[in-house]
Amino acid sequence: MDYKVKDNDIVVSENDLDLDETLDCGQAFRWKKIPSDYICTYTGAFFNDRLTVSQIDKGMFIFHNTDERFFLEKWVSYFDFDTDYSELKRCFSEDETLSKACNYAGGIRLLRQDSWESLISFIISQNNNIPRIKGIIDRLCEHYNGEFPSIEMLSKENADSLMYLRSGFRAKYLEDAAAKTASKAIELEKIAKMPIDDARKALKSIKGVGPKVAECVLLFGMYRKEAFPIDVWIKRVLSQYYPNGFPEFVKQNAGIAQQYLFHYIRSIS
DNA sequence: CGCCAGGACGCCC
DNA sequence: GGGCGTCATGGC
Repeated sequence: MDYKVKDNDIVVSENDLDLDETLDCGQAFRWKKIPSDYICTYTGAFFNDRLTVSQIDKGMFIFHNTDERFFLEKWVSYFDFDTDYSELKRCFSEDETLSKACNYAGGIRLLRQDSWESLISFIISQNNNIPRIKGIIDRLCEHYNGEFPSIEMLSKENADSLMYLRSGFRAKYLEDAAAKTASKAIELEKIAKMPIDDARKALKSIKGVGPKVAECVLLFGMYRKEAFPIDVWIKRVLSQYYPNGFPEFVKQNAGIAQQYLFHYIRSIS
């Protein structure tokens, strides 16, 4: 990644970024595409710092609501620009299926998101579809003047007062997640640094957090690249292409490989 | 109308 | 410890 600053706009040069693939692939739910026939533009937020970005070749243009310091401190990390995805894809491509998946959607990057927002978002995601997940999170943020609620704010609510979300049976899970986090029964910053099996166990002590949601929180909210969320699509990949197990040389980056595979298997099904 | 959606829980054996 | 019905809501 390289970048240059012009006025307060920032132009990012990259070889491995596709905004559609990255911002609309089911890893983050608050990015909105701005309709346009000639340029791909999204508005969104990392926690509550807002940003507007456009696709420029395989890099992007960041509009003037940021500055260089913010970019370096926050957005480089969020878009994982310190990781060389070309190198990762070269490594993955030793495997035939992964090679196809990387070719199909090579512009996916892992977004390094906030752990609290990831926890709440992926509790909402269970047995749900992406448009409706986005709708529920929209209503949640709308309730707090367009910002994602803090732990303390959400912990003042309960399943009944969350009815406006229309999140169904998940409301009681949100209540438990907020209560446990606010009371420090769950400490996300500590969990993020635990050995991964301990972290899994701690996350699953929250009601509504099972293996899949815990893995998503670890991967997207705690940047544990070895985390490997297994949903119905990835189950299909594993049984169809990896009956003898997932390749060992991928395992420390299994979560990123999973992103490519998820997109790929859906495209050919 | 039934089926499905980036699952988890409670209960059963 | 695996199998199965159930859980809200909305789009198709």
